[in-house]
Amino acid sequence: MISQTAEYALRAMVFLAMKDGAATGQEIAAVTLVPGGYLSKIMQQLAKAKLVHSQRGIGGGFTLARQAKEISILDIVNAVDPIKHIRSCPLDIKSHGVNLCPLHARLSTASRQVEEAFAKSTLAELITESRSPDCLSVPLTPRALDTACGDCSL
Amino acid sequence: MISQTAEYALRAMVFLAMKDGAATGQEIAAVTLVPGGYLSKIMQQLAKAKLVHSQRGIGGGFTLARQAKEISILDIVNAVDPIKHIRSCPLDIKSHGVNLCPLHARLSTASRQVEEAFAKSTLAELITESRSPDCLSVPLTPRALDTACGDCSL
DNA sequence: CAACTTCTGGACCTTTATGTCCATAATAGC
DNA sequence: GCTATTATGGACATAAAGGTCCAGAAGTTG
Repeated sequence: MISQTAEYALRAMVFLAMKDGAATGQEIAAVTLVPGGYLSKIMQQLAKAKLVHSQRGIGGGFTLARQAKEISILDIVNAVDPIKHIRSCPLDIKSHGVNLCPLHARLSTASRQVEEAFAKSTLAELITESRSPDCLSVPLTPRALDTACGDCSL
Repeated sequence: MISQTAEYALRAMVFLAMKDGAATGQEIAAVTLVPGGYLSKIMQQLAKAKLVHSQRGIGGGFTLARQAKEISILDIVNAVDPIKHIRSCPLDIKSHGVNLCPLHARLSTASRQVEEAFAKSTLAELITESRSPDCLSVPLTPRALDTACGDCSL
């Protein structure tokens, strides 16, 4: 559905949205269970896409560059793993495989629906809409690993 | 959206659905512009999934194992590149990252929508529903590469 | 300035997806 | 049985995604 990289980016952004102030790469990696070295690459991409602001030195780290309600899932996914659209039949120039058009029309429709759904969800919604109150009250630290959440079954 | 492999499998199946009798691997590869050697692997997967029947020797090749109206896009995609569902928060056992649940709920919803759309489209629909009559009348041979189809813009 | 923290960016490695090649097995026609 | 045809399956090659590591730049504190 989405790449591992996009999944990681989303986790990091959700975490940032829930956190007051800056979070260091190490902190984000620990909480979101993303490999630290790899996360740093992803954060760089998010910074280049102007979704987060980065600050070096003590007290530094990453913060959202905009309000959580102004950042959609689609923004995040596109920053690290751009959704590519089918613009013409992939069967070479003269489209001999023109007979495949109805097929690609379906695929295109499906991907546009996903895109639309992603565009409609903001970070703000994701952190507000907790279906299981216990879940959100879990402290945002690696230690919380010990805390079970029976409702987390999606 | 879907893997290259799934794209290739769909092209091959659409071609088979349009063709009377068996088509050899070479023929399918030429028309669908899929690398021959790679296509043979994919056809093997489709055969194992009982979506096509294979026959060796002269006059042999591949044929649909069921009627075109009984084969959905989802059947084909699942045969070569199974859609994996999110069943629980991917943040390890005790779901410390429980705060990500709303996120994964969205992702899960999106993938289920795609799955549903794919399940509803059959091969029969794909080959009937030609929005551009000219397209479907194009001969199903590599030579047709020379035939342009202006309506093929998806 | 010195020491410490944190991001940056490049080199490199591993795994997975994609793609190639060929010997072999099954089938049909003669 | 012989030959031509066609799928099968394994070995191998290449490309892309995912992941690791570390030197160095930029920032903070004292």
